[in-house]
Amino acid sequence: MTARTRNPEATRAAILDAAEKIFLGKGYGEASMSQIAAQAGVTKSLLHHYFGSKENLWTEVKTRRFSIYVDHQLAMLEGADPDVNLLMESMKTYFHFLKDNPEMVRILAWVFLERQQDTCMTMDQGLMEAGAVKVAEGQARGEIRADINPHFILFTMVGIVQHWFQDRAHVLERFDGADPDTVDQAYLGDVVKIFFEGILPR
Amino acid sequence: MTARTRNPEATRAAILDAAEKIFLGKGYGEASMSQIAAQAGVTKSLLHHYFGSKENLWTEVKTRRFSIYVDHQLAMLEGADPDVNLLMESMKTYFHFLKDNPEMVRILAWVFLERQQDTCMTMDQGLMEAGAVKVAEGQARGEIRADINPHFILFTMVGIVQHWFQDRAHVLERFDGADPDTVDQAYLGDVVKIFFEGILPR
DNA sequence: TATATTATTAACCGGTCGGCCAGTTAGTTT
DNA sequence: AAACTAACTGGCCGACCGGTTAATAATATA
Repeated sequence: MTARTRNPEATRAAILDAAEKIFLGKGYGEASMSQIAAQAGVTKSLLHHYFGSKENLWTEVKTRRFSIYVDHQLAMLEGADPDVNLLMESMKTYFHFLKDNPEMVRILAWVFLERQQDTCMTMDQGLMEAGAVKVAEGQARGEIRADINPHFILFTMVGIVQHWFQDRAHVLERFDGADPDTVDQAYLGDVVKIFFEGILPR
Repeated sequence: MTARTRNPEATRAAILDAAEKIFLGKGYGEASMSQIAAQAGVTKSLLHHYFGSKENLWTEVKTRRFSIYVDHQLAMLEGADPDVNLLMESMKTYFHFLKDNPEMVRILAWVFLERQQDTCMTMDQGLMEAGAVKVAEGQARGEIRADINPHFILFTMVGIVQHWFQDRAHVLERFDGADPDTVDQAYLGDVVKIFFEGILPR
């Protein structure tokens, strides 16, 4: 068989997966190494063998997810010419990305609560800057109103989407019976109307 | 002296204050009853005497803050006639409220992450509903565009403000040197432009 | 095949955790 | 002033925490 009795890389990945599940579920403080080990099907010692400490493990979990996030976002910016329609496309893409990756929304919240200037924060700042440049280009072309700071335009767009997945539970009950996916779609449609009407040149 | 040697209500409040500080600082999991007791200047046993368990204490901390929040928001809605200008006023009021009560932003994040259908969630849903009614009134009067679900209008407004205080750290660095208060003000100004242009009748 | 390396485990460490209990002290009631 | 209730304390408990260590089993290397 090609299946080895030992497979370090797979083990490492299994630990990371388990750690992500536990950490994102209960947060760093309430998660325990034993739980993670059990979830991964290995011994606690092995976590230390691969990652050294609980904190290191948490850091790796965060950066792994965050890298996927940043890559996705940068690709999105790359593909987007800076006119309004493609900014709208970006917003929709971002919306569906968060819808498909709810862990990301949780990580963002945890990172906020830890309020430390870590790698994730730095990555996100770089992303923000890259996006703002694109928006500024759109403004220079006259496709986006220029009397608003490009950083704020981007920030608002991101916020409108992020906030939905963070707090939609508070709204969903008002639409009970309705299919959540339908409500998601309705929100996206309405919010696109508001936002893009608001950033039109005038 | 009027100062009693014992003052249960004051003690209770002191414990709640201490608990809020510790809980919001490090989160439920990493906070410890001993730390809270030390911070409050009482014995650990007393925390159990008043609140029964760590979890109960945490719940009380949350609901206390959340009540203040809800009261403030309801008062804001009460005072507001449902025309656009007063909705704008509400947005600004909300902005300054979160600016003055950063603990609130953290609590909101915790409530999201714990994702349990608790009192806070219920309170917030009631708030959401009350706000949506006001927006709907504005729409009926023709002061707010009627082709958008009133819940989404309110939700977006709240989100734009909340998200700022959750993630502004990522932006602030790009304005380094600048006074944070000035940046806050600049954001509020710009975002008001976007949002209210976006919800105008058309 | 001998040897070094690394993946893996079980047992264990000191320390802290949340919670409990027995007792004391301060106010209240009668 | 006696009896009762509630505030408050110190000390203790078993459980679990993150981390270490010493040994073993599998693999890579020579």
